[in-house]
Amino acid sequence: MGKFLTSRSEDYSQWYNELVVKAGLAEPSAVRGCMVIKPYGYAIWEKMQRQLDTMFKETGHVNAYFPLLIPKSFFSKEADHVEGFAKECAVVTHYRLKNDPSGKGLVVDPDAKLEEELIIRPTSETIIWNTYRNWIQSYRDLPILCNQWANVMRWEMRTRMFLRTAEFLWQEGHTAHATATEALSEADKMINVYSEFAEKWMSLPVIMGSKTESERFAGALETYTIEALMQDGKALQSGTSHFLGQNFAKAFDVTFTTKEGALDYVWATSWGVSTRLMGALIMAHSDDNGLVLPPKLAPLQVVIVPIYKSAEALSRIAEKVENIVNTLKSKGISVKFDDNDTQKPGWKFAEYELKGVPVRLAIGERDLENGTVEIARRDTLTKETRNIEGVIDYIPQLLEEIQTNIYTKASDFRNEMITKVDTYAEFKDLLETKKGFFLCHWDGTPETEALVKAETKATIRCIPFNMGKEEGKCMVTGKPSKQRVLFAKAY
RNA sequence: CGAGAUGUAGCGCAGUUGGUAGCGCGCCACGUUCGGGACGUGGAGGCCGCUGGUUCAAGUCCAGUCAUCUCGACCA
Repeated sequence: MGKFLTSRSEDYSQWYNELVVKAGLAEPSAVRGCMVIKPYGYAIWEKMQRQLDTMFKETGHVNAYFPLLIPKSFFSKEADHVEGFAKECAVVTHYRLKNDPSGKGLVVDPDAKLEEELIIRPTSETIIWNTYRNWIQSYRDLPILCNQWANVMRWEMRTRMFLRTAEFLWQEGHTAHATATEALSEADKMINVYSEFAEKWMSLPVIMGSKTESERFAGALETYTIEALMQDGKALQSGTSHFLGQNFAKAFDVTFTTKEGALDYVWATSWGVSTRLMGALIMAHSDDNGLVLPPKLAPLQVVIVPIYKSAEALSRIAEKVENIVNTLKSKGISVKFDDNDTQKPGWKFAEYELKGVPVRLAIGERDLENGTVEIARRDTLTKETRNIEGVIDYIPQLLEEIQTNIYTKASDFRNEMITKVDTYAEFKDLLETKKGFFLCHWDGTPETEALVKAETKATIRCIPFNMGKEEGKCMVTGKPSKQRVLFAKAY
């Protein structure tokens, strides 16, 4: 156990990094702060993408694509937005290289300086709103419900694979509406889409809520979030949906004529999830043997490992297995019969566990005689021997059970890690000893929020939607509070 | 940008008071194995981050430099 990985309890960061690399998900790249997403990691991301995309289409959205480079002047138009992103932008200043006059390699050609610098998008609000201006004249042009799948770049000081990289992949939805109510309901709709995706597909329980003013997106009037809990007791913001009001419409002068003939600014939302979800998936479910993938997102759902001594035995096993493989495939389950002769069974068992394959079948000569097969579950690491006849019907049902079980496990852990706390002293203590989420009363001021952050590093993750109202007193100042808010240390 | 640490084989590391470059994993070949990362024997693989200095002699000492990591600051 844990022979090939650092144990989670020893050093969580090291365990995470090793797991990402050894499971073949990603690796650090030559460029500072960037990573290479390897085929296996990308295969998982593709499954996420496909499902999210389906859900976006079902809620009436369409895909489009906007440019990578944004003129610097666009950025300065929305004041909060500038402040939020200016410090982490990569900037294109030149468009040409030339041979170094001294004969050593290439240099930037000083003659090829751009008149206006171009920003590599850290997010696309500005360029999209500059475009929307031309698309919108009348209420008949609304709503616009666009999404784009893209890469963005934020020059972060400190990076971590999948959780915070300089360049990352994501989707960003940008919508324009005639009324505030409609825009708000769009923002609300999309955070619910994310929540459903996290819970049903990633088996990841999340807490939905609003961000406080100081944690809000730069330029938003309201930010909704889904917050998940990782196994080390830290929170991870896993998706956001913003109500942007008329801020961007005003900054980019996007107006429309209403039904009544008046001129008004349009109302906006934006929402996004990124490859950070991969980090969430890894940190929420994995164990010391490696990844644990929910079947719905596993690139490979079932692997069959033959155990044999002779080529003749292998061909008898292959013959027996052929029908199982074909039938499962016809049911839409991804199956691999690993008859690779260069690795031994024990090696394969460990390898597929590391990669998180939900179900493993092992068939040896012993099974051929008995008409059985050994079925191993990744989530529980248990094995059972079953009659081979029933396997085809059993597997789909088992995959569903695993999907649910992974969710239940994560959910039980998460619930256990939510603590209601009423005094600041107890909060500080449990933050160090127990970790996890804390439901506390807060007086609603940014000052108190900042104080807690400075003293404990914990932040208000969200003001939960579904946790009920409850009168109380702020744990720090004792001032009145209408509802408990969710505190945690976060990634 | 502040504080600390580390650069030696593909990866992880050892290398004592300066004296012929080492170990584990991985890789290659052959044999025995194959129901939880097998074992044996043999083999390949090095600009000791880079530059300069001290010395008969530097992976080791000194100076400089570059890079990486950790902790701050930063962070949807």
